[in-house]
Amino acid sequence: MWKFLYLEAHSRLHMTNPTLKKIAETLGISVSTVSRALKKHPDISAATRQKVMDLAQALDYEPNASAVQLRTRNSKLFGILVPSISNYFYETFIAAIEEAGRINGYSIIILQSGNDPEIEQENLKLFRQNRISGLFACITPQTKDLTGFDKLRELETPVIFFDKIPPDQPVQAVCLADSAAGEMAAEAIIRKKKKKVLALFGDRQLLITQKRMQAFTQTLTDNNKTMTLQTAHTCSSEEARMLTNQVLADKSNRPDTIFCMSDEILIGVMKALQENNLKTPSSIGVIAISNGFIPKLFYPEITYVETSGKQLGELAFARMLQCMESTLPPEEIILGSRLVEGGSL
Amino acid sequence: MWKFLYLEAHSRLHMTNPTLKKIAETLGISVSTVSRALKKHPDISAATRQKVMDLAQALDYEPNASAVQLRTRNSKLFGILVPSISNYFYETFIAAIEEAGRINGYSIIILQSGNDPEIEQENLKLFRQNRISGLFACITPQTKDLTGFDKLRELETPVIFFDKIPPDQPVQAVCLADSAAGEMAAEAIIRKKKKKVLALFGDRQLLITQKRMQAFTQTLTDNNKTMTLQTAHTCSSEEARMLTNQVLADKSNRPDTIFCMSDEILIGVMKALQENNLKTPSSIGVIAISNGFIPKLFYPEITYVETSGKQLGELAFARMLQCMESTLPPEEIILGSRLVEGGSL
DNA sequence: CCGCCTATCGCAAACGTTTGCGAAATCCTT
DNA sequence: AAGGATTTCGCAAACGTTTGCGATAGGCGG
Repeated sequence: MWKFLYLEAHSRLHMTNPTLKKIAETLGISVSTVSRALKKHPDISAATRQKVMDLAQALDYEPNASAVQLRTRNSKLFGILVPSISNYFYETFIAAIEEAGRINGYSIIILQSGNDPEIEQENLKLFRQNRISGLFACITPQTKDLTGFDKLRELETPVIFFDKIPPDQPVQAVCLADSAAGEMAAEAIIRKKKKKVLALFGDRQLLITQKRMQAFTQTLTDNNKTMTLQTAHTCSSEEARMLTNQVLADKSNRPDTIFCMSDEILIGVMKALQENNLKTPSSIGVIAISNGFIPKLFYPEITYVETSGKQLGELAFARMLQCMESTLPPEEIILGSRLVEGGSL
Repeated sequence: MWKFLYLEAHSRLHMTNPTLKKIAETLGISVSTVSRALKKHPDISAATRQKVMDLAQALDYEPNASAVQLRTRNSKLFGILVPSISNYFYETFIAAIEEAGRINGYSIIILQSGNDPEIEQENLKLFRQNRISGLFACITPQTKDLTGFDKLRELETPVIFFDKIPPDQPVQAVCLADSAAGEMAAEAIIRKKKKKVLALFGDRQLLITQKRMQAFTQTLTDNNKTMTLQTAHTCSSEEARMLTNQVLADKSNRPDTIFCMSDEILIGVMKALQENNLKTPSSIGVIAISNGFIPKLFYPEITYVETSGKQLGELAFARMLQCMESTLPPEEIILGSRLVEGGSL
């Protein structure tokens, strides 16, 4: 009797959280029938299905994702691993994945490594514990140890690398057409018949820098003999600003064009130009490789070769779906880029 | 005998995914002992604990989050609901939550509404299904129906609103000192003894606009009788740019200062200034309310009243932890702001 | 040697869902 | 009307973990 009372109180207390069992009990049918009714299994008659769905509706029933996940071994969860969320490129990538995911019934868990390989490992652990169905990963430049990713693959979880991909190992990856982008920028400069180019690149350790630089300088020097090219590496906006100022100081020998490999560099360069009261394109030409946000902040807008995080996200998501329905051989898919004329060159 | 063989094969097949049961079987002990050993329960002897932990390590055992969640009713998951991820303010907010969350053992699920109340409802449903432990929410301007949030609260899931908060209802919320920020901007302008101010505000429907505008205009008109103030509303960068251009067209009657309520407006204004070849602060003064990213893109950097997404995120997270350990009465916590001198005023 | 206490461990239920299989009831066929 | 086919549903196991409680063993003092 006491137990009965307790159970009554208990179930009343948790009536806030309806389950299949509660629905089954109040309707006097079995749990399995309720489950089947809710997913329109043909075994269930229209009458009972209606009764079940009505009550479920009234009770605000929501299936417990953990229970479903535990039973079906499908978490309907994607993971995204990035160095940082606060970055216009990653943002747009993430936004694209989130949207495509939601449409396909997936939620996404986002973790940021802060470019720290140790935190990266921690994050991978969390992903494994949550049994994510797939991972989109952008590794840190220092990442050497890929065991964390391998463990995921042992759980048959597809991993798709993007932007920065691990060297010396065949993996599923989507990335930007770095070489083609460098080439396109160089070609645009050639078309404008520029004579004296300052080209600024990022960390020379990164593969992305090497590719863009190689293609850019190659294209420029191949097609034009009379052009002078000066290159430099900077690792931050501030560094790019100072370096540009330094170059501009020699007024008798100023470049007529500046090429910026990334948004970060572009920001520094533009500050330096404003500082020296130089206007584009009349006083000096500017062209960048960018996602498109920063270039549109200036007047005239900066001409840039587009590297779209949104498109890359869409591509990655499509690839993920493919990988989930059949195991594909490692492949590196490259997203093409295009020139967006802004008026600064 | 057949069953025995089948079980053998079966367990070998899934050896990739170690569980408590597998560890228990190979060690010849019970599941509960393994479970307790792994969490250093005092009931378990040091010897067995060591054996268990060694094997778990060797097998790369990772507890199944769904199972834990199902049993403990604690998902260790936070939800974040924002209109869009691609926004410098939300980004920094999210980044702060993610970091604090990771440190405290929480993962975060991010969903974006795209300012669509319908998608917002969908997202809330996903959050409920995943039984998140808490939600950080920034509602859409059109959100009238709060039942989705109420359902969460019925599940005893704390909801903390930020930035945009639902009107006419007491809720847990953290938000920026909108009035104070407007006031500070006005005071800065007064100190500089400006005479003719153009003030641009956003969508007048939004509470945030009303508060900032009220405080700004109030402060300005109260403290200075000789000043002329012109206000306008714009809903996009492009609109702000065109409007500024329009005002600047009358060269004989140009304002000496422009106040921008948001980053979006600031972007448009700065483009217009560049278009008209006006420099700050010599030709015209500019001051904004901003998160700090955009103002630092220009030279000289724009003077702004800071509204830090990072700090707001940290505040929200702290509040969340409080709400989880004891139910607190609805309260709206306000984060102070400060003036960052850039040199544009 | 007996009883009690402590250290160490196992049993079993529970969390909420899915699903193969069998059972009952109803239907149709000849 | 008898038999089989079909419709409609319930039983029970399973997913992997946590935890209250009981069980066993050895320890101790008396």
